[in-house]
Amino acid sequence: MSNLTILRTYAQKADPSSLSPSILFTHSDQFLTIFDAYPKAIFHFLVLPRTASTVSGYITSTRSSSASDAALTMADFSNLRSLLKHPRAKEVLDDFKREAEEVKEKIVEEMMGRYGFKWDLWIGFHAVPSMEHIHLHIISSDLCAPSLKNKKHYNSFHPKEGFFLHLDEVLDLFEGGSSTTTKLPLSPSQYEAILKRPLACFKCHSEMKNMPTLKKHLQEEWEKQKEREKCLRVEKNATGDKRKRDTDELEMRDGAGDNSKHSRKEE
DNA sequence: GTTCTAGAAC
DNA sequence: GTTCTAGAAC
Repeated sequence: MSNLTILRTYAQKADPSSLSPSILFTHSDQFLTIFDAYPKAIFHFLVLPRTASTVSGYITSTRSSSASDAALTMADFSNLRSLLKHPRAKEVLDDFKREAEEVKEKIVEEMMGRYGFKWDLWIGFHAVPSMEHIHLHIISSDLCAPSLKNKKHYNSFHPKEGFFLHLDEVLDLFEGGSSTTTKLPLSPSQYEAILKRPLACFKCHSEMKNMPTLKKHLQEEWEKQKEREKCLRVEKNATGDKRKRDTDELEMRDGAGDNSKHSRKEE
């Protein structure tokens, strides 16, 4: 099932809801979001632009084209590099951004429901993707998952190494007027070299000997974060309870006609 | 992208 | 002897 063009077959579906719920997370007229089949973090989704030849998708036979409105072809959606060569790249990336923000809200809801707190979601492209059809990763900032197995996996999602291209940074390429001549700063082989760099924790920056050591360390970092969030919630509740007690107290005093000394410093 | 596995590293 | 990596095959 895991061939290199599977994403394209999803993107071409006229009716995404025909996809299994174990694959499809959500969809709109222009995008569909699927669960990554081999998640590299607790939450890991792929946002794909739809290319079905329907009125709503990006590639349409009925679209009225003008000079400033060049048609997008399947080849333009091959990857980020090919998309960036198209005059409408910025438009598509802005659409990606809007869609990702909506998907992010849904994921945050899920985080709150399952964990009681939310943590960062990284949104970006791989500089050199392995699978056909452009796909935007939305991945939670824990990198704790069984499918994260080797150095290439890890470095490809490290938020600072440079292989993972944050969507906002890609959009920044369009700043400064030039909306057509934008391109990625490095060559594919330069990006691939990043994947071979030593393993460094993205949180504390310490270098790890090998993958088993790194994975153990990441798990510990995640456990620490969960513990911190748990403490924060207890503190928050305590503050909430205290506020409530203070309010009750004030109401009692007010009721008794005592309006003096209401002020109290927050902690 | 994953799986498999030879041989390097320990 | 076992663990781990990395390259070939798919």
